[in-house]
Amino acid sequence: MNVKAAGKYHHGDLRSALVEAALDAIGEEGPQRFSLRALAQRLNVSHAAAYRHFRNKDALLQAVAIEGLTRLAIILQRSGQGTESVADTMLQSALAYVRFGLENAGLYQVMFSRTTQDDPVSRQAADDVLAVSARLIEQAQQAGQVRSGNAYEQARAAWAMVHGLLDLELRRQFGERRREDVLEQAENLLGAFFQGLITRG
Amino acid sequence: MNVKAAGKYHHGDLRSALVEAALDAIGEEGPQRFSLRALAQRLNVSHAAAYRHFRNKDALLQAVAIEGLTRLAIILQRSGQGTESVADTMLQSALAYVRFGLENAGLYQVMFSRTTQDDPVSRQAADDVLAVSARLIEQAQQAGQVRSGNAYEQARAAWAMVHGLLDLELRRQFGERRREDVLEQAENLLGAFFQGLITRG
DNA sequence: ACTCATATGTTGACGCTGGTAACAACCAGG
DNA sequence: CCTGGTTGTTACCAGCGTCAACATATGAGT
Repeated sequence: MNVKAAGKYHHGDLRSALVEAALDAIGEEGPQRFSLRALAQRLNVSHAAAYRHFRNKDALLQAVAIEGLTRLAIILQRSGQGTESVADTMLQSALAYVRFGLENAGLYQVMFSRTTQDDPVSRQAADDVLAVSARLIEQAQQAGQVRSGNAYEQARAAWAMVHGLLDLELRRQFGERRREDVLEQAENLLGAFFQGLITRG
Repeated sequence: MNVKAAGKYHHGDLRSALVEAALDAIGEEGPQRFSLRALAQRLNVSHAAAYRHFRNKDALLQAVAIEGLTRLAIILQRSGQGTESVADTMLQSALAYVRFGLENAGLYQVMFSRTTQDDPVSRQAADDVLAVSARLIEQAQQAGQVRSGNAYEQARAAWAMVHGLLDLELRRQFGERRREDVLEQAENLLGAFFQGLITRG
């Protein structure tokens, strides 16, 4: 909305409008069908206008990915509030992660596509995911709730578990399933998984 | 090799030559840059020739995916031979899976891309992965080496773990790492993971 | 207020892509 | 030998990402 008077030569803030519209387009059509020209049409702007703000298509997608990563970061942070134990925090964060991926399938794929990855900013964001997870696990270790070991390795394992579940689900490798069933099973699986991290004696 | 006399109008077996060349091309350039026209050039054939054997590009990629899936199935079957325990079988299979993915990064992505997945044949292949894993886990359960529970759920978890590790690694989300280091760490992680499946009391 | 460099948007082109239709060569069976 | 179907070719289309040349708006300095 708020397109301002039609016919305006200058858009005002085309850069962020492009990113926002790209988020919509990717959500609707998926990342494969996403095209710069269709995006331009969506904003009533010429097909080359985006090149004043992004070097090429990949650069735009990187901006989209970064936007997605920061949104995910916020969600994860919120998911950790009001939890009872560190184990509960881990489970709730993991579930929030899965939920985000399910609700933003196209965006999630863009966030972790290879083209995106060699941008330093989104690279940093990915590293942060690991760092936060590792810190959480260290806390749990110090509280004696998780068995000792390289926290980064354990964080990698946890991330792989969550990402794998999500990715296979998004690619329908588990068959067609309702979102509620997916989340319920994810809760079981992840609960059991984090149980496996917990010391037994 | 064996191009037969150049200038021949009919190729002989263009269909399988296309799949084979596509495997090469995807291995060299990745699935993103893979194009039908470049593939045709590779075989000294016109750019429309492929359409006598495949409805469209996706159909070709499905054939490639099926080829990849059968190759993976064979490797997994072999990896289970000569193992000592069921737990060892699971670990060796998982490692063979990761190794295959690392050595055939492009192919692996094609195998589990969304476009591929709605073909009944490759869908069946994906189901088989789960079924074989679940059967293995049932065996282990009966031998008392894995705690009881829905074997299919546990198989899903195991697959998600392996796929997640591989996918994040292929997308360089763990940073640039040498193949040996990746495999060594995968062995640690997967070992610990399968340990978590094992009964404790 | 006028000027002018700069930022931003447009137009038109290029080469590449996947896909289709019309035509040509080859192969088989009568 | 011819005739019909299969396989490959040629020519074309629309869409894509990208670039260069051009047009317009903005804002800073006078």
